[in-house]
Amino acid sequence: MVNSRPSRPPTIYDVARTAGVSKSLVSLVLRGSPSVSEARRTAVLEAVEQLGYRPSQAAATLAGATTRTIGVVIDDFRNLWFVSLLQGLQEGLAPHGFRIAVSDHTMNAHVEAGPLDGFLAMRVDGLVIATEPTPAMRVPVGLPVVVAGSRLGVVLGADVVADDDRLGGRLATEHLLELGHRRLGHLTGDGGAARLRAEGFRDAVRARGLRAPEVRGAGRTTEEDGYRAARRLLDEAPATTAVFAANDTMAMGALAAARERGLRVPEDLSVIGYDDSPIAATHLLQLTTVDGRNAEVGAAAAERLVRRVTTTADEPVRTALLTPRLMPRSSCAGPRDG
Amino acid sequence: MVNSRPSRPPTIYDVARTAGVSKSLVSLVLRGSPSVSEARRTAVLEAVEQLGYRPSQAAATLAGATTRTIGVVIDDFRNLWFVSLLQGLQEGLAPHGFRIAVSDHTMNAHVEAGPLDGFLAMRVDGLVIATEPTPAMRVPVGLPVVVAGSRLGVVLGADVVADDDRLGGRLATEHLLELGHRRLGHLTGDGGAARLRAEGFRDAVRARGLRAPEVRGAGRTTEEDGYRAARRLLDEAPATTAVFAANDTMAMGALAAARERGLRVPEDLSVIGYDDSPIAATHLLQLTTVDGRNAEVGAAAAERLVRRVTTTADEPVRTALLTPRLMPRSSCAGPRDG
DNA sequence: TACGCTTATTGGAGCGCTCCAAAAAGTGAC
DNA sequence: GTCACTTTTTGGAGCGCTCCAATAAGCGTA
Repeated sequence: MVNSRPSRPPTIYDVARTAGVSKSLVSLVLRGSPSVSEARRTAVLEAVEQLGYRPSQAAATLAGATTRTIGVVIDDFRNLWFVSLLQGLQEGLAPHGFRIAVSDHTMNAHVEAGPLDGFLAMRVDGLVIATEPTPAMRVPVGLPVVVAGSRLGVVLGADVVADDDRLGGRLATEHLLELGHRRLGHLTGDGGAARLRAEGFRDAVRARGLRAPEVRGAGRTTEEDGYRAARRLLDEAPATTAVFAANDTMAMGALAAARERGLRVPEDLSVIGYDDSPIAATHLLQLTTVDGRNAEVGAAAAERLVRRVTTTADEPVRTALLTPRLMPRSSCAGPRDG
Repeated sequence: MVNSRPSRPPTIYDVARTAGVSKSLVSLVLRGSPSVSEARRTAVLEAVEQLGYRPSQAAATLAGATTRTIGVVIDDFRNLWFVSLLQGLQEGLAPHGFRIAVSDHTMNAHVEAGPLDGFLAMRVDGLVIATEPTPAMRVPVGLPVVVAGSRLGVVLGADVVADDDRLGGRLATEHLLELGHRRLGHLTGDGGAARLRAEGFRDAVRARGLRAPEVRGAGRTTEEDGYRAARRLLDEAPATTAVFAANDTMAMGALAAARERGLRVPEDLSVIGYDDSPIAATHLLQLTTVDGRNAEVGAAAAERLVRRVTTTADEPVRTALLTPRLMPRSSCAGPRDG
């Protein structure tokens, strides 16, 4: 008979006892205090190892320690734009000993009362909101929050780090214009970022004295939306030679629509996306896109968060707008006949 | 001057005071006890609302409550196979009041000492390991653990829920054979799932008395690996008419290689993937693939976990193998000339 | 009005830590 | 050996909750 009673995990007292020291000393060792003799330190560490001791995050938090955890709210795991954001965050936070807890907003929608409740209950030290902020996202005063990636939808007292979507939209559009395209279209959606990118598109098109259609799918910015929007665009304006999609996922849908029409990319139709997500860099797509600097956005968010968490000073709220960058790949070229 | 001192969050005592009741009563209300008078209940809830009170997860956990949280270890956010797994888990867990905490294994590799330490420190009620388990994943006795998606790499005392990768590999291969292909190849990688799928491939090929090459990229199963492996395959066996890739991501690379060689899919080359990940269902790929039943795997994992967490009985370790299913789409067809 | 019984409410103990002030152990100069 | 320090180690208080036993309140009924 194996004793498999879920024997509750060992505590700091257990470690103290087997190491022959006081619980306080164990605590000091675990938190890396310099004023502990080498002998005791090793004794404690051995006891830890032997017992398989893992400090209770709960007890530590309760006892006033900070959780050293930053909550990150993502909108949807399926759209990969957040990957480099997360990476930038991670890299900016790790050196300061902060860990990240990720939560998918749409997925947890039914579980919690509010989208932030889980994180608030676990007393995260800070929050990164990488979605369109909703009014339900009420944040307690004093909790450092950074809205990353979106600059619309205000969260009171939150810093904002985002790339300049409007500029990015202009960049993408100007790239198409410079290649010689005059009949272009934009595939857009309902989100804030999409709106700004559409504005950039409009800016660039108007600056050339052109008019160009903006089409949407079902309002979201999925592959399906991109596909539908592109079909509609190609129906209504068959002479179109270039398409700017609000993000890479939509661009993927546009590529599908183009193929369906027998249009080669980029020979017959140029397609440009936005986000420089992992799928854009694949051999299959080689999608020209706009790098929204998500890694840098993440790094900047990390930096802001660390500053706010570690300093007591009352820093003013800041908005940082990073400059997007064109990522030319193989999905854009000049139009067949100028 | 606004008082923006990070005033620490209100406690249960604050709520009790403003509601004019005892802290215990507040606790009862919050945990939905039936034996609380309506008057007090509303008084408490109003106080909660007014103060913006959020119970401290840490204190609750420490005081003996369970965390109602299941930790999920994912290998890499970029490979989307886990999405439906997560969804299945979520749906199975939510009705029982469990929440999910996700962590990306490769991303957190540098942060924590062990891959599970974060979860252990937060005292999760159970664990889902959706990666190849590594020896470093030592799990405390009594903690319910389910290894999901992979059946190799044993974690002591853990249940296993996975699809039958070997059978799936056979299914995929037989599909190609039935379509009439005789010159086929397999793109594989180093992981355990890949190994099993390769075995299935071998089984099916041998059963027909054929021989067929298995190629790998750099050992992983990324798009890049798929691309490189496919190129190599097409170099070495240019007459190949069908390719079975170890997963959808690799299949995507194979599609790229095919296009580069001027091979149309499926007319000149059939490509089948594995996982039925979100990218397979896109309009652009319409990839024939094998559904690894990840949603069901997730659901089954949830069910096992809930059972183990809520019953004290000492259930024996179980391995459940779900039957994979072919998902025919448009990337496979018969060979041009039989 | 008092009695038992059920239902609603309360205070106290304790979960496993951190933090702090205080005690113990070293260390060197006299 | 003593004294004044410095370095290392310790016990106690308390974080915000849950759980439990105990009390208070309500409610019929004798």
